[in-house]
Amino acid sequence: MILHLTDLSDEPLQSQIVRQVRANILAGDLAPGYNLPSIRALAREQKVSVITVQRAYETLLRQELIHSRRGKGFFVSTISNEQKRDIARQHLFASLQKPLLAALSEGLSEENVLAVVREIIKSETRKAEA
Amino acid sequence: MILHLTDLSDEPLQSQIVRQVRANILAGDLAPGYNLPSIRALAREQKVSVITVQRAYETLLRQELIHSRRGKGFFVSTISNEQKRDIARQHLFASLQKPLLAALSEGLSEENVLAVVREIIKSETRKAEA
DNA sequence: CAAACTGTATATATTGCGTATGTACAATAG
DNA sequence: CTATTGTACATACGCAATATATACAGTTTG
Repeated sequence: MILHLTDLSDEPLQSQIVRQVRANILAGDLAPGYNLPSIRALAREQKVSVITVQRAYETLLRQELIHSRRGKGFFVSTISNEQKRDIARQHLFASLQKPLLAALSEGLSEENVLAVVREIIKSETRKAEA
Repeated sequence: MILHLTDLSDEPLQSQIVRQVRANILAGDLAPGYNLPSIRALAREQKVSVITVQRAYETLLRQELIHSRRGKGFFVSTISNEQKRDIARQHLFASLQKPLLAALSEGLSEENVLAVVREIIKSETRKAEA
């Protein structure tokens, strides 16, 4: 598992860990049962505090994306591809609700909004191809 | 101008003021030149601190949606409908970039994403009709 | 002019979050 | 037993968001 952490970003380290591990799990890059690095090993490797990693793993635990066994480590939970897609959809739904409501109340039409969404997706998929 | 402020929300008071005034201006409900309530009057009316209102107005000033004249008050800036739509589009673009990138990296397809967007818009326009 | 309103500037206090440190305890692997 | 794992707690520091109070500067109104 490869993580890219930076404190140049305004995004907290914990949040970066959660976001990247989460994406790896939901996209299927980390199979169910995969043994995640221990909080101490990851902290050492990424040069962050043990607590920072622990808080990140706690968040993933609450979301039931991983589970832990005392003395053994953290492991990716067993989730079907359908469940993964539903989780990602619900996550997206929650994160888009306020911005979309704001855009509508600022006078944008449904077509305006969809155009912006398509524009962002196009630019992102171009990046991914490169 | 009608504002609905609540401290039950997790959204800061300043932010609520900015968001609502901003929406009123961009949607055309507040015409250019409109004389906004003074910071003291609005603070009294909404039972919030004068500074809270001042900070909110400062944000709107920085975004050039309003301007001020010492001793006279705050006024809605002169902006064309085209400019308003562009501002709203740019605002939406900025607020959607991270969530959409996250969704794609979590394995959702463009169609998955557009479906979620349409779903939210439909539920919101239904509310607005009621 | 004088009073009552405007916006502006500054200093200060409080709160909460992110982050970090240290210590101790519990379970597993070798 | 020893080393490693996860877990729990108390503590502390920095920083940004938030809020309060006070004083200063320009405009309107009577």
